[in-house]
Amino acid sequence: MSKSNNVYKDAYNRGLRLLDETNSLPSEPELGALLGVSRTTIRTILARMEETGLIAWNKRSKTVLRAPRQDDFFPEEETDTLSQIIERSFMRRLLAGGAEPGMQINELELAREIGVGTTSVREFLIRFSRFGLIEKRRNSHWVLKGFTRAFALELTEIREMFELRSAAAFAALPEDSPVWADLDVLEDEHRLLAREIATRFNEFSELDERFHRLIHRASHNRFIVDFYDVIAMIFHYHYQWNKAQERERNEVAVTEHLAYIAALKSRDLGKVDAACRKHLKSARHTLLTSIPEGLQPQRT
Amino acid sequence: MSKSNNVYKDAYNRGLRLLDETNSLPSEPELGALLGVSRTTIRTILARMEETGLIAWNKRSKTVLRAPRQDDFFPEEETDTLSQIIERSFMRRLLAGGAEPGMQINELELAREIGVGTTSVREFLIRFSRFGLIEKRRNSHWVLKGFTRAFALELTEIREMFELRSAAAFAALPEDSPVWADLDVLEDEHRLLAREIATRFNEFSELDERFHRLIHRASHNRFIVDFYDVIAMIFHYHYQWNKAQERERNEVAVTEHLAYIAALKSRDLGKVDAACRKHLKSARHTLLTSIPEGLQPQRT
DNA sequence: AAACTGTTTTTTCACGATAAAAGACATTAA
DNA sequence: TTAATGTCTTTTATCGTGAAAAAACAGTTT
Repeated sequence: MSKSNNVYKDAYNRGLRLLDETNSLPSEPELGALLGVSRTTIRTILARMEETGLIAWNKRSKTVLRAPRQDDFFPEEETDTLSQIIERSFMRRLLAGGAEPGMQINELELAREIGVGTTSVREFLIRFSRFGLIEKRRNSHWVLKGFTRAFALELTEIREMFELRSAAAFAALPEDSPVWADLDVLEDEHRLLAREIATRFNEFSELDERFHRLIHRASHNRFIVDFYDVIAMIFHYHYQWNKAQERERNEVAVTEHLAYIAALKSRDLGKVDAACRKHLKSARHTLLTSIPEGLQPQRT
Repeated sequence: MSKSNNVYKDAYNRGLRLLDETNSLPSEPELGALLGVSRTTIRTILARMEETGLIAWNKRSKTVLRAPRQDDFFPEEETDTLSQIIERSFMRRLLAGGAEPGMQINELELAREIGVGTTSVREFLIRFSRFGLIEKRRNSHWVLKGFTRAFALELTEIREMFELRSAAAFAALPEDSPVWADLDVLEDEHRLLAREIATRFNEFSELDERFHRLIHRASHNRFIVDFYDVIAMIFHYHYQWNKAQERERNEVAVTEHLAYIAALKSRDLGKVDAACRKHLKSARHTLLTSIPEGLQPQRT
């Protein structure tokens, strides 16, 4: 088992959805662009679609023969990247308790437990290290720094610095910048969600990320933009872990976002600053209350 | 050639220097702590020292027999880490021109050129990616974003944000904090260097890094502290590359540092802010003038 | 001749294997 | 009985290898 063909399987599944819409598929390069994979993978997909009687394929003609059934799809879990699988296992371990700060992380053990090679685990840990939760001892093990109160405070400090600056940059953007249209779209989505918050509150986190990323992008600074990856990652797992008062929290956040959006549209820097600060403050509060342990003083 | 024994060789070389100072070496665990390696490596070192007649080794007694000669040392180049070797090759390529932004980076080609396995190159690129100079296309090549003017501006923007905040935090530190002693030491070193700047100007960059790292540490924020790695890396290679007016530049910087230190010691936040701003401004100017190309507007 | 399909080559991704280095355990000396 | 040395085990760092996926090249079709 050298390399799983999850790219193919995932693209195949997405490709199946195209069959519903048309009765003849476009050219190979076009399909490749559509599904974000190479022609090689597209041809493998087409070959299977032909085999399973979904399409008739002859050179340029790719006629749809029947609609895809449920069992045509590859199972969801086979479409994940190895690094996604490792990340999930790792985070589960980390959040499932018993993960004390200072604990050692063993590459070999992790690899065996997850059932993957050590190289993939190593690469994951290196990539993951930029989140500031783990640290490497040269020629030796990794050390878990832990999802502590100190971590949350350091994270939010940077977040607030970056977002205030990005928001100010956003508000200063010229009238004809395309971001204003993007903001309008997001505003509508917020309105819609606000109206149906009782049932759709769990859709907020995705909207939240898109909104903040839009703002951060206005900074035109790769370090600021990239830092949002850290925030997004933490919030992603934090929300999965802590479902307490999810509805209320999200309801408040949507309202704050709408006020924030209004402030941005007003282009009044004072208002923007105030709205941004208010939202960030409650975001910080939410994050902090989800960390059980008491405040640990940090040493250098 | 599975893994080079550079840890052993480097520790051996450093171990040789100990022989000059004493006529009998301490215990194995003590040596390990001293050289920062495990006992396993210490024992390999001691074995070789015995073999080459440098010491007489019998259990606890490790008597020095003769002073080390030049040819007892392992050659410098054999003591480097693989990742150091790869980094150097990569940066040489990157700075030696012909490295246009947008260019593809080929793992296999790099590995072959440097004469190492692809795994090491991959791991290096993943680690290096946090510097914001390269970016990965999933399942495909890396893209060079380039050491452009935009990069320098984005880097300095964050640097200034972080350092102003750290400097303020530093000045607010209590009287009895040990950092004030560290600062005094650094101040003396600056004074000494200032006096002999004509001959020792090339020693500045090392002092510069220690000074700024001390200040950043006062932020007590891992993201701020870690970000200095990006700055240090850029300055390291930038200084190697651009030797124009090195003496003058460093002379100015030393003076600015001394003013900055004085401001910190005054604990007057206004003065600290002014001194910090002034130094950062000239640091930015130095960096920007070393980038040849014209300003390229950045797109999102 | 532009855009497609068919075929071949190259590169990325992931694994198992192995030497270097770290770490753990057992034994011995002070 | 503490702290060292001697020995054995485990883990990390790195490579070569092979399948998946991308990319390049060549040949067709419209």
